[in-house]
Amino acid sequence: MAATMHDVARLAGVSIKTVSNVVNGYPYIRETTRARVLAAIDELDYQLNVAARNLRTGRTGIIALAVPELSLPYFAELADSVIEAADVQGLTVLIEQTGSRRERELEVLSGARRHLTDGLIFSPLALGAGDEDLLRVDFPVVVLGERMFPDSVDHVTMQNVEAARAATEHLIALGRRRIAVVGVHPGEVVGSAGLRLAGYQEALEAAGIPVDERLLGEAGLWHRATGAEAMARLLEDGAEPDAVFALNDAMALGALHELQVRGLRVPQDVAVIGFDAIDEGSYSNPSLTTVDPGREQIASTAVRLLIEQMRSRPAEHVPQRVYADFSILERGSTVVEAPAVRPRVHA
Amino acid sequence: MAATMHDVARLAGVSIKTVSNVVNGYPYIRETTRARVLAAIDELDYQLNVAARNLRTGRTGIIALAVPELSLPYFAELADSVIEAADVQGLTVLIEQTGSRRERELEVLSGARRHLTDGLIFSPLALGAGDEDLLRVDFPVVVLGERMFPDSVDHVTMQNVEAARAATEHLIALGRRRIAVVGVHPGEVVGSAGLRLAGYQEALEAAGIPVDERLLGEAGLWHRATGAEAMARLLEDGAEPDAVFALNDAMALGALHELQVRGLRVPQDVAVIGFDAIDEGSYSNPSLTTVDPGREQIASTAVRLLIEQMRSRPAEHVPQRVYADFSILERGSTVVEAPAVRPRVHA
DNA sequence: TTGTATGCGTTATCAA
DNA sequence: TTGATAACGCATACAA
Repeated sequence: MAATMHDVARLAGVSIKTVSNVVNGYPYIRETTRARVLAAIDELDYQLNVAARNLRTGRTGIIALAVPELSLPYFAELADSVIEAADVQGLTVLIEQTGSRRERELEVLSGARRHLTDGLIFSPLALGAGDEDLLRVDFPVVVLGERMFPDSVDHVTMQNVEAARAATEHLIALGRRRIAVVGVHPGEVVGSAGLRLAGYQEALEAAGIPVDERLLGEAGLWHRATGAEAMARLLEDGAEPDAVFALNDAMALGALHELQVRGLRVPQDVAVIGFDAIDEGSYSNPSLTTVDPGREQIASTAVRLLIEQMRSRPAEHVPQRVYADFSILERGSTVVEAPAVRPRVHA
Repeated sequence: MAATMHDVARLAGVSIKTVSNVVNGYPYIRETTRARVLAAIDELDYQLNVAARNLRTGRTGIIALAVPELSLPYFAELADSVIEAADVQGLTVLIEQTGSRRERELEVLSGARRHLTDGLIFSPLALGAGDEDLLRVDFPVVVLGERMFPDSVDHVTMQNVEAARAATEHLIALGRRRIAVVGVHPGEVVGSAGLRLAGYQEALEAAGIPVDERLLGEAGLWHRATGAEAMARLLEDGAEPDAVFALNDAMALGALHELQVRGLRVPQDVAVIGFDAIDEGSYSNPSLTTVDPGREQIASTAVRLLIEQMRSRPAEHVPQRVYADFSILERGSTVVEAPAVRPRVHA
């Protein structure tokens, strides 16, 4: 049987309260007492029962992170960053996969695990405009992304419009004029797809290039497969793009694959830029030019804001909105890389 | 304030025990009673306090999954599969990233979160031969992989030797003779690196090809970057490989990248095969031939074994060892793909 | 500086 | 089929 505080107290010849004080780092304890308690803890191999503490304090030391799926590299890398940032603060992360399904996103918010976690970092996809009220929950929440009502809750978000504009401008500066977009969600305004498309349109407009509807490739889910499919459709419909702005890297890599399977050269025939800066893009062939949206900054900021909420009383919490810095990483899918360093090893 | 069972009981005019019975699906309840309780639960928006249940039952409904890092796509996809498999069983997954650090792997086993989780699915990297005793813990554990002492604990593992042998044989069947390995851990016997290398050696031996030490490329961590580096070293040291067996896909993709940067054609000059069947390999250029080690099967089996342990008394539990099925996925990095389906869109 | 006593919300025992 | 009541292990108000 696992030892309890009582056992430790008995062995150390003190009260349970003293053991509790030692365990929780209460400062006013005589050194000799503390030493005796610590010795007893060691002797009994005592471990605090977290469940009991939770029941008593209402805190668990666990925060939830809700993402669409870990199979999407961006979210896997985001989860990695959040776990590390939380670990620094002594928090553990419970990951909820919503599969982008509205029903599961609602479940996360309804707080089925409310008693299990102290707060939630939420990256919604299915919820959107019109769902603002759902976010008025009575536990700490930080939203990643821009879909939700601005004033009621903390947001940490990318500079979607500005970054997308910069990405498009990068392509324009290379002389491209028929720039396709992969991953469009028709009619969407407030989500990542809508905002990034807006940035694209801004850039074209500023350059005096008309928007050609045929260059807008839809893709609901942002996977490699859907990127490849959208690219295939664009090519088969005769859109004749000389560049592609994929709204995330996974789709960009799918598009890159599709282009090359069809014998098109990247970047000579078609330049490709993505969005997210996942590690995978550094090693594709050619490597992928992309927007680095500041993932680590987003993760650490989200954890920080969540902790602030957890510590303050709900009434006195002022919702914040933080934008992460972004940058363009120029790589081989838009700029021709230097030729091979040395001749081929084989004849 | 959140409602408790007491509140529900009072509103429904029953005892708290009856509410508990309803919540837990106890069958012998009069229908009218059950209906009244359910109505009260609905009315009060009651949600079970998991912490209290945990304290009472000692169960949390959470299982831990310890992996090196989610940034490695194989582990991200594995985590995805485990979460889904656990969800089906009503379990939630807490992910621990060990970063392949021995110290953190020990922490996981020492059970700092023992009271928080009902069991552990553990994918060790740093621990290995000689650490068998560490696994004799008093909570349910399922180990993924082969590093540990066979008899004491449940294992779910890939057929590392056989699959690696099949991968190598695939290359040999293509007429390759100078087959490099990327990701070797010198001296290791019992881990994935050692076993897969053994499979490689078996295949060479069976084909009468001598093992050339210069073709064995070391890489401690199995990342894209280390794969690229190992590949670069092999090429620069004049090993002159005509094929590469990377011990996982991430390294294979790094190697693929490195080869192409250096102007080598894949598969014509050098064929490449990986191990893991991560989604990324379907979309690389060329797409990656790889070993599919049965990830989903591994995940669901691990969850099943863990649940069996959780339900049985430790004494009566017979440790099992399950091998997942594997298969070779032939793709463009070893077999020349069909030429472009249609001519280039651009002149 | 340390001890005593109480209750967090649930489940389990036993009786009715 | 249902109810009363005692734990589960800890933190904390209050006392000493």
